[in-house]
Amino acid sequence: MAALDAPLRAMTGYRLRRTTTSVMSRLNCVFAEFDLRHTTYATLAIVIESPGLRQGKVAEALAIERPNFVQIVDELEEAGLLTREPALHDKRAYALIATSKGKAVFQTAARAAHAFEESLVKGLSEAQVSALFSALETISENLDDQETENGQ
Amino acid sequence: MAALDAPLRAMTGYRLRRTTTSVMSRLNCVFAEFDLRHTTYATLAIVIESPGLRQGKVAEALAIERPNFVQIVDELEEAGLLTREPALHDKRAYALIATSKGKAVFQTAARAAHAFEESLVKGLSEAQVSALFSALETISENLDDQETENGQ
DNA sequence: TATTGTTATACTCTATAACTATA
DNA sequence: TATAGTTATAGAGTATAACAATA
Repeated sequence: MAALDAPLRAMTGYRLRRTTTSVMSRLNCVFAEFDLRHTTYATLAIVIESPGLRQGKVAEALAIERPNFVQIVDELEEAGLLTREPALHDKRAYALIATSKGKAVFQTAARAAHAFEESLVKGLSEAQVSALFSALETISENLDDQETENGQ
Repeated sequence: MAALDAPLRAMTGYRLRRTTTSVMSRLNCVFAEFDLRHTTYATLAIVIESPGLRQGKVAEALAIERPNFVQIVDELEEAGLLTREPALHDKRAYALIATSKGKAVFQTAARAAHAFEESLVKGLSEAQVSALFSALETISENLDDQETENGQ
């Protein structure tokens, strides 16, 4: 008995979407324990690794539209995990800085995330995970190439 | 100059999400030409391959919650691409049947989808695409295993 | 009692136009 | 005039409770 979605399983987009939806759903459960979502976790990761970046730069790094990023930073600021500092030489901009509480929460959440990561790729060799990452990279590049071809 | 999101790029979930978001966005552009979305295209694909399935069975095959599936079927029915037929021996249920218009639209959309698929995996060998699908399958199974472990 | 399809509702992510205060 | 952050808004996908008709 073939799976009913057999006619769709030749499509990379369909496979990616099905798997990714499950992964992100579970990842959000992992982060919920720390009152984080994958978006706030990712923001915290970048702000800790590169302190003082402008809000817009962090949004760009995460491919999140600036308007959508405002409430993410709001949420992190209200939780006391980072602060909006005035940016040097530009009164329009904010530099994002993680608080010590933010760093501590992130450390713990990162351990949970890494444990989840291990459970996720269980049964795959390092080479197979590398091949997966590489294939995803190729696909992303193919999309970028098409975009520039069409002049978008 | 390392990418600002370098600290996240070791996470499978992050990589999957970034790539999948781009792929599905572009795929929806492909389908928009036929007044379809990836959800309505997928529904049509299953209904054409397996005519007469109940609405709930199709939703289940696509991992779409039944309430969310209602408007997808509504949309396809209003566009004249499928019909809700009374199911045999069960007056509660509907059997979904594609119209000839639905089959024709799907054929054309499928050609566009396959062309998109080719552009997506350009530069990857068949073995590499197989390895990608296999890795996604392993990840999905790992998630399912965890779920049953926790008795959810 | 349980199930099929449905309604209503809510939350997350994504996307765009337009505003404000600076540059 | 352009840019940084913001507000408002809208659409898609996802999730759950509760209902009517039927099993």
